[in-house]
Amino acid sequence: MALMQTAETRYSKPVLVAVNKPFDDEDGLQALRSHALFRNLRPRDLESLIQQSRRLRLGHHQLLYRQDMPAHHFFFVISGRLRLYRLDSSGIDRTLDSIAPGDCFAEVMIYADPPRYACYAEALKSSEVLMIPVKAYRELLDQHPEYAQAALSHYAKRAVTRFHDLEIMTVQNARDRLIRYLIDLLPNGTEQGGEVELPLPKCLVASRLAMQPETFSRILADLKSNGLVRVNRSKLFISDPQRLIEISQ
Amino acid sequence: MALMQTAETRYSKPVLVAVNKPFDDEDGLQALRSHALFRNLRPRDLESLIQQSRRLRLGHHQLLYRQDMPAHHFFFVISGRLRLYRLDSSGIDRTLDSIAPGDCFAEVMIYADPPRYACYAEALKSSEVLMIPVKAYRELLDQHPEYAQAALSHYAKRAVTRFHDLEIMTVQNARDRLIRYLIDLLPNGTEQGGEVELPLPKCLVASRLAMQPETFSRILADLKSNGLVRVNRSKLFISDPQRLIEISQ
DNA sequence: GCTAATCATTGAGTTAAGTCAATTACTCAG
DNA sequence: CTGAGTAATTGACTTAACTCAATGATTAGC
Repeated sequence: MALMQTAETRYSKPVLVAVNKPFDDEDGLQALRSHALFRNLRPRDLESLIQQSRRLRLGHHQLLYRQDMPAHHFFFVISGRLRLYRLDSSGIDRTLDSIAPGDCFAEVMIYADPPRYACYAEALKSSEVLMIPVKAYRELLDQHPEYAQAALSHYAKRAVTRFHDLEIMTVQNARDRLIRYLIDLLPNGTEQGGEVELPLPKCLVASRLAMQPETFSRILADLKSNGLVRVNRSKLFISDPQRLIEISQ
Repeated sequence: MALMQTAETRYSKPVLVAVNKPFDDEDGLQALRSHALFRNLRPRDLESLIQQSRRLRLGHHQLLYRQDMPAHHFFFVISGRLRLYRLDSSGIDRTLDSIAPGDCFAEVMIYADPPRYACYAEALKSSEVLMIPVKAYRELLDQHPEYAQAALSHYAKRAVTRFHDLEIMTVQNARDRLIRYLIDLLPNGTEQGGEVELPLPKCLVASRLAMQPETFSRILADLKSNGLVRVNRSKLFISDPQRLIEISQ
């Protein structure tokens, strides 16, 4: 608990206190309108939902919510990037996911019982999120059951992704976990190579993959020296994914 | 691929060929009626769904479906036990979940796109499952959107569970992963002790926790010699969960 | 109830990955 | 632009976990 305090006191600003700026401008809205959870809503319903939401600005490393806090809102990322993590009893910080602009998170709370956040959420850099009341979205779905289809489809996708994440973590050695992770980041599948940007700082990718930063660094250095990846800060270029897969056995 | 063949040829019987026995008896139905996905269905809708389903008997180690197979059905376990696993390119078998009677699995396929199984499913012992056409359930939801609520709630729970599973796997050392796993199996929370039955053979629990069977065995022997657990075949008695949590740091 | 097969345990030796420590490279605020 | 603070890398060393191998224990099928 003492360590947990330490980890939290690094965030100077209060948690979940909205900058009460109305969401009246258009930037960021386009992505919201095309998100699976919202694109089928009738314009007036979407407007109403937005009216009940608040835009929130988060500074670098600012905490949005804490694990086990009652969950009254879920979130849509307008800009920036966030990460989801948990702290265990000894204060170890374990990254579970990173969220990019255009994505929703904690949306599972709309139907969770009890509605408590399952992890911490913090901004990785200065970010903006839309803070949507769970109650408002639920009421919308209760009034218009036909909207549920989109939500179900979204939830199904989410479950498949999590299942896939779990699979990577059952890979026993660190090198192969990292390779699998990189392959999954590739936009165009495994056929052709491509450039990949790490969605997290390297030390947090390491945490996400259950290894030490030093191990991450050494494995990447090794892949680099074998010509399997080219590294430029957080951008990696993978020329031959097939070869990468072959060596991961 | 050759190794994958080897792994598969151990299953003598064909995959997904229903024993065409109508589901006309009552045993197993009670659990189905009380499952979150079905308990709110009107009796005639549930009956219709059952009419379109088939009861399937699976022998020990019998394969139900393969990873990447088109998914036309999802399943409810009437009796026995199954496991979900994946095979990677080198033929390594990685267990991701075990399913008990009263549970559904592959239900996420109702809304998946494309509808392909994300893993293999096999019976751990002789089992019976109800094989429910995805199409039938979807049509039911399309006709009666009010049913979607239950599905959403179920999917939300599923997502939270997977998230939690993922968290365990980011624990870096094998001992602490095993301890976390055992704690989560405890029925009455961490306050009081209790007996826990491993839902999988030990070698598959090891696979689920990304460690070797030998490592699993050694860790358990160590916990046993420190009086933290008493082991009786697949049943473990944990007298003091708090102490177990304390040493896992 | 017996036998074969699988599962579980234990030991010995090896390797992968963690730890600690020092250095270098970034990043961001002023 | 500059310096403080954080992140990344690298080296040396240690330890946890894997591998291989042999032996018991259980289980499934006859």
